[in-house]
Parts: sequence; structure tokens; C-alpha cells
Amino acid sequence: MSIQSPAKCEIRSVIRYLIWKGKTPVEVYNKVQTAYGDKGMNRTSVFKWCREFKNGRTSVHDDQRSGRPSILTDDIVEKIENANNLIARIARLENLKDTVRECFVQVDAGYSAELRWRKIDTMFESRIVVSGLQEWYASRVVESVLTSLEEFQGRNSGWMLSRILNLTINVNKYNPLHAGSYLHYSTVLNLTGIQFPMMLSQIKKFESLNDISEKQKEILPLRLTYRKRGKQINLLIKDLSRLVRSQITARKNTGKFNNYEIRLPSEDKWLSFSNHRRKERVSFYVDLECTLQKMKMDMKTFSYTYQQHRAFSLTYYVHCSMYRFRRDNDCIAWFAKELKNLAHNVNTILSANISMAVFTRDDAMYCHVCEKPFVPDDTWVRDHNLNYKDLYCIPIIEIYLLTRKVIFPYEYDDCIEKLEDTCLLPCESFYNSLTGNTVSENDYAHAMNVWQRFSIRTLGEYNDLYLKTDVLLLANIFENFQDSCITNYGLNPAYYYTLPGFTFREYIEQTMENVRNHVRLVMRWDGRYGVEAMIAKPNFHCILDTFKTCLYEFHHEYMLPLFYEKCKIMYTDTDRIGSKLHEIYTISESKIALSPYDDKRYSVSDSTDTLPW
DNA sequence: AATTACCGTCCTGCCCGCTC
DNA sequence: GAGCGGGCAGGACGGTAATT
Repeated sequence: MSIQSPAKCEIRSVIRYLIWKGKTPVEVYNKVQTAYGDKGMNRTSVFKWCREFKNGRTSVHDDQRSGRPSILTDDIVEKIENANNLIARIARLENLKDTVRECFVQVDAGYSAELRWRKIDTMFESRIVVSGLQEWYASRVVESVLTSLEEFQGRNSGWMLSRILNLTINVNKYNPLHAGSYLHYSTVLNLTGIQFPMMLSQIKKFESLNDISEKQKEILPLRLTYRKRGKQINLLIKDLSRLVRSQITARKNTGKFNNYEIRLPSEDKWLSFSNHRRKERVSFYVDLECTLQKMKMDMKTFSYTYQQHRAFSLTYYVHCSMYRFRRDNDCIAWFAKELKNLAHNVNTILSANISMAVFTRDDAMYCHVCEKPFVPDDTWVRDHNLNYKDLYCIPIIEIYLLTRKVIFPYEYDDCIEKLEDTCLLPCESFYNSLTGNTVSENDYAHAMNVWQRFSIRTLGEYNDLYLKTDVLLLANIFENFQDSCITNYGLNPAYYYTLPGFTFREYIEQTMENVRNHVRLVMRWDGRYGVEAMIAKPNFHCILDTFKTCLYEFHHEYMLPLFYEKCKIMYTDTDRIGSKLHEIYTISESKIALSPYDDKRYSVSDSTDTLPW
């Protein structure tokens, strides 16, 4: 039996010994064959080693190897760095060019063409910070600004930061008490011994347990209370037949009363996003101002008309093309005409027959609407998903947003003639009877500053400025918001009235199912490194980690602040996350969702002063 | 830490020259 | 002419250090 698994140096040592003993190469080869069999060395190699040792070689190990020589010299390195710098600089300038171009609009055409400034640049970041504002401010604002400055200087830009002249951060504070005050009925009502749905016979017991009486005067005189107590509740029966069904039929009611639950799909069932028209952008913004005409008070009735709104100026903005403004009594009629013209223009463009460009199968790999890849059997059509076709409804945004509120004397302005006043009004004119407050000194000083800075002559011009900045800032902020949402989530937030609705759609759209269509999983690999090495690649891990991070971020940043302990992770997988939501109350949801975008009620004007810098 | 280019070694296949 | 000793070409394999 031959020697198994010999080391290379072992066979070479044997050869060296046999040569030293004076054996011929053939004798050496025969002995090696006898000892090691086919695990030994072949004839050519034995002869070569015999020759080496006869010539005086002593080492039985491999010679030193040089390894991979460096082909880079200093001048090549320098050339590459220069080229990289040049490319980076060209790329930066290219980006800057587009940014600058977006800021201007061309008015008129031909020889007299002129560029006009049309964009005000603001950064809008929507984040819900539940607690720890200082921490958030340090990490998201201070650190990110410093990091970007360091990167800017480190990129061999040739520029050096000397000092920051101005940095304004506006924080829209949102007060969770407004939504948190909606209490679960089980925390305030004593329900011992009461079953749901509540039987008619149990109402009396319920009343005495909680010391309240039920009031049903406007719904149905189904039952009147026997004794009036201090507190009253309105019992709103949303579905009477459902409530009493189990009491009048033999079939038991299996549903729950006033208790909503979202059930997420089971393992083998995929949710898929199909409402692709919600990806379309909104591009139309309008705002108007009214005089508040005081009405005669009729004290005999409980309700009377106190003021009447009469529109006197109007501004609208169509993204990327048009910005119009008008101030007079007929502005509404003018706006109606403008809308009609706009509709006609759009119709002219849409109804014009334009010959389609010739397209081949090589043109596109993915559908531009749903981003799914084409398969060879697909029929050739322009748009394979016709979801865009019947989009007749355009959401029109009218929200009041300003980076810094320019105050306006709404109540003083009761007729259009007052717009000819030639000085800013005294502080008392800004009294608002709804809030019972007048303006702060800080706001009034800001208004004075604006009046002087823009050389304003009349109150009408002040109003024009107010209205224009209102619409332009709104448009700009909402455009940024749309951009950020479409880039990050692929959906336009303008189509969703509540944040839960938006985030749930986004959750479906962004889960790994869609990613699977784009990532080709390598099952077999014939290279020198096997499939294990393939999976161990950093970019493979990077894909998994990125999506896991996205999913967890979605859970912690969106779901938890909205639903707190009602939302729990059921299970996680490499690419999926399952959540369970308990008892979601639609009323409290809507309040939470809408308040972050409503700065009228919750804006805190001088909040930046309290933040460290 | 993975990848890559280079290089030594091993192996197969073939050829050449010498000897019996 | 067959067998033997010796060597070369080129591909496969794997170690090494530069590079990414």
C-alpha cells in the first residue's frame, strides 16, 4: 500500500536524499512510484528535481514569488486624480446648471425674451419627532450641516468655508394632546357584566354602573332614559340592523361593534400596488384673499351672520409654466375665465393628433408606470397599464404655509377702498376676534421691515406681496414635499388625505416583492469562488441590510409614532416585516395625520431661539 | 475582506537523441 | 526499431501581494 496524502516538500526531501545516496533519476522515480503510487510525482517533475539537487539546490520548498507587481506610477496617480477632480467639478457644475435653470422662467419669446426669477428655495423635511427634540436637532441639523461642509471642503473644491452668514430653521410643532385626548371607551366606562353588542335589557344596568344616561334624541327614539343624571352620552348607532340582528334572529353576531382591525396578508398571499395614477404629480396651486364685511347683528336669534367674506384678490400658479395674479372685485369671474382658457389649452394639446414615434422591443425593458419588466409574449402597446387613462380629477392644494408668517389685518379689511391706505396700520388693527389676540411685537416689527424693504406704498400692494409669497412658498414647499415623497416612496402625497392611508400604500409599494423583480438571485456559480463566496459579497449583504433598515425605519418612524403600543411587529424575515394593528380609531388617526401640515394652529413662532447652535 | 494579476509548480502530451 | 533518459510547450492549479 502506498503512502497517502504526501506533502510536496516530503517527496522533494525523499528525492534529495536518494540523489545524495547516488541513485540515478530513473531509480529515484521508480522508488517514488513504489512509495507513493499515483499520489506521488510524475516522471518529468522527478527528473527536474533530481537535476535541481544535483546542481546544488538545498531548499525543498517553493521559491519566493514576486506577487502582483504594481503598475501604477506616481505620474499615473496624479493624472487619475486630476481627471477625477475635473469630472467631479463638471458634474457639480452640471447639477448647478439645472438648479439655476429651474429658478427662472422665460417670459415672452423671440428677441425681447427675458428671464424672470420664479423660485424661492426652501428645504422642507417632514419628520415626526415624538420626543427628544434637542437630540434630534443635534443629529439631524447640526451634524448633517457640519458633515456636508466637511465633505464640501474635502472634495478638493478649492473653496473654503469662512463663516455661516444666516441659517434659519423653522420648526412646526405639533401638539399630540389634540389627538391623544381621544380616550378609549374602556378606560372611562365601567363595563363589568356588559356584553358587546349590548343588549337592550343591559342599557339600564350600564347607566347605573357609570352614572350616566344615554341620549338618543336626534337618531331614533328607540329608548328614553328613566332618570336624568349629571353626565350624558350620545349613543350613536351606526348600523341598527347589525346591532339587533343577533337579538331578533337565531344567527349569532360574530362581528365586533365599533372595533376596527387591519388584517395583514398571510405568508402565501402578496399584496400588490395597483393604483398607479397616484404617482402622478400635482401642479396647480391657488389662493385668494377676502375682505371681511361686518354684518348687522340680529340679537333675537341664536345664530347670526357676523362677517361676510368677499374675495378681492386671487393668485394661481401652474407648475413650470404660469403664474398669474389679479386684484379687483371681479377676480373670481376672471379666475373662472382663466380656468376655462387653461382647460381649452390643455384640451388643444391633448386632442391634437401626433404621430407616434416608432418603437422597438429594444427601447424599453420595464413599464414606466408599474416598473415591471416586459416578457417576450407581451403585446406591443404604448402603455400596457391603462390606469393613467381616466385621470380626470386633479387634486388642488390650498393650504396656508409660510416660512415666516407675514401678518395681515383680516378684520380691518372690510371694504376694498381701504386697500388704498398708504401706511401700515397700528398694532390694534390686527386684532382677531376669533382668537381674541392681537399680534406680537416681533411680528409687527417684521411686517414693518417688509413694508420698508419692498418699498410698499399702499395696503393693496402689501396684500399683493402677502398673497404672492403665500402661493409661491406654498407651491415651492409642496413641490419639494412631492419630490421627496415621490423619490423616496414613489407616491404623491397629494392624493392621500391621511398619513396612515399614505404610509399603508407606501408599505405595499415598497416591500421586497417589487425588489425581487429587480434582483437576480444567483443559484449556481461556476467561477473560481463558489456561490457561498457570491453570497458573502458585501454588495449582496448591502441589499439585504438596506431593505431591512428601510422596513425597520418604516416601523419605528411612521407606524410607532402613529399607533404607539397598538402596533407590534409580528415576525421578521430577511425581506419582510409583519405588523399587527389593534383597534385603530379613525377619528383620532385623522387628527394626528392632519395636524403636522397645519401650521395655522400649532406654529410656534420664536421656537428657534430656544434651540442651541 | 474580497478580488485580481502574476508567477511557481504540477501535469499532460509530445519530441529528440542515445543505446541496445 | 524499441526503449529509455531528458527536455519543452502549454494549460491547470494554487500561493502571494497589490488593489479595490
